Amino acid sequence: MKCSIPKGTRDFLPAEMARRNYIFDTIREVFKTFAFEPIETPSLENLSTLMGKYGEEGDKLLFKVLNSGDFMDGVDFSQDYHKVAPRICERGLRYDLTVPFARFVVQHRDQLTFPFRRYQLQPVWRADRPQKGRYREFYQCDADMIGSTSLLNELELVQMIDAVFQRLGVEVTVKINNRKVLAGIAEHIGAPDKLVDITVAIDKLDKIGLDNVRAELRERGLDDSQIAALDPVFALTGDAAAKLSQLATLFAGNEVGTKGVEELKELFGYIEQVKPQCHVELDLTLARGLNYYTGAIFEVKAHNVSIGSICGGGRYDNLTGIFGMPDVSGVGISFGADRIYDVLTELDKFPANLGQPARALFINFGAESLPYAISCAAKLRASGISTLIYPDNAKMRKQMDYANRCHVPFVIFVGENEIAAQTLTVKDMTAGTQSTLTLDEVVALLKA
RNA sequence: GUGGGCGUAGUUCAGCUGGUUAGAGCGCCAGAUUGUGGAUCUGGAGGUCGUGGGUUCGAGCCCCACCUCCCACCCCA
Repeated sequence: MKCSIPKGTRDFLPAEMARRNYIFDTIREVFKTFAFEPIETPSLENLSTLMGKYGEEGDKLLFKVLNSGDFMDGVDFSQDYHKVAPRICERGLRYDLTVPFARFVVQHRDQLTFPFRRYQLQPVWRADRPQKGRYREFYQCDADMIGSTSLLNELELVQMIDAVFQRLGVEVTVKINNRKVLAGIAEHIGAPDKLVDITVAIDKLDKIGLDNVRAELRERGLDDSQIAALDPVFALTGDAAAKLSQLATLFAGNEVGTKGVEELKELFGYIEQVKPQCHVELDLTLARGLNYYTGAIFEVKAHNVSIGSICGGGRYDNLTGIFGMPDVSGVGISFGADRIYDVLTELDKFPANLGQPARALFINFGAESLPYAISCAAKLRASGISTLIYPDNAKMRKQMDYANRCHVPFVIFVGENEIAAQTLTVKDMTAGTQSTLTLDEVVALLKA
């Protein structure tokens, strides 16, 4: 029989799990340091919760789950599939952690204390075509604060990004923009309804170049004068502060734009004070696809690795409004654990000796010596030392080889001699040295 | 949804313009070596050549379809 797993999904071997947990542990630690609390939500959500939150493209990428039972009962299959789908699929796999979180907040508002900070490390699913750094099932590590509009929250997100990647030893650039500035630009050129088209096109600037962006804008229905009106935006120069003051002038009388510039000024002012180690830059071409962002938006790129963004986020002013709880603003970020894994692999930044299942292996000398080995092993385990007894009375060579291959640092011999003397012979597998000790001495040695 | 590439032993790969019995390294098993490992040597097992059709006297190799994985576009973590 031939077996396999669905496209875009993966099994994780113990060695990979050790490295993955290193990433999760690092992120979790930072989240805890910033006083976030963990929650979990189900893999399945009602499709009505998910649909329409991620834009047209997002709806297409949602995994929909067929109803149980006779899903065909009373459904008119002659209609367009767009109409049929919601009738036969009432549930779907979550696409991200932010929208389910908004649902969670609305549903449990009576049990939460605002401003509420939660973190969540769980898989999400997208029916995307897999390729490098892109999976159909992958883990997001989200931290969100909801119920506060303070830009201090945005600052803390930057600090958390800085802390995580500093601990992981990865150099990154945090790109920051603000949807209000993008809205201001759209308004500035007299095309406020074309905000999405403008952002999508501008987002490609460093990829396809200015001329192609102009062409794309034309395709998306902007006229030449509107496109020309964007020139001052492309012409901005200098550091964040300089660009922002130029923008402020450009946005005179433009309410949204001005608000966006003010927010960015405040945020960059805070960032200047905390002096993060990572690079932080204002990137006016940063758009981010997710529809629900309304304020600050973030994206993190690793240096020297060509993979998409490894972390992203932003502020959403009214995500809970869709679920009947208006005027609650939130802001959060999402670390892409799987891409971070790929980055650490490519940069060779994983610590050595991550996966050591056992600290000690007892060589199996057969039935006569087993009772002594079992009781010694029990005592080591009681002392918190991960211990293994080789299950079969196999050849020494095979048992030693097993220890090597599993990277077990200490091998313990308990045969006739040891039993008679009530001792253990411990071999240090890396140094090749060995000594005969009492149980207490072995515990002390292995705990070191 | 669109375009490109790959698929041969457990694994990494070789396999000539189509030719008779499909190879190698690593791994695995046994032995040299029944209380001391990573080395070496000897022997052995292991293949529906992704699947199905076609061309041919003859297909791992050529043609078609499908599947898989990978890469790129779109979009995104």
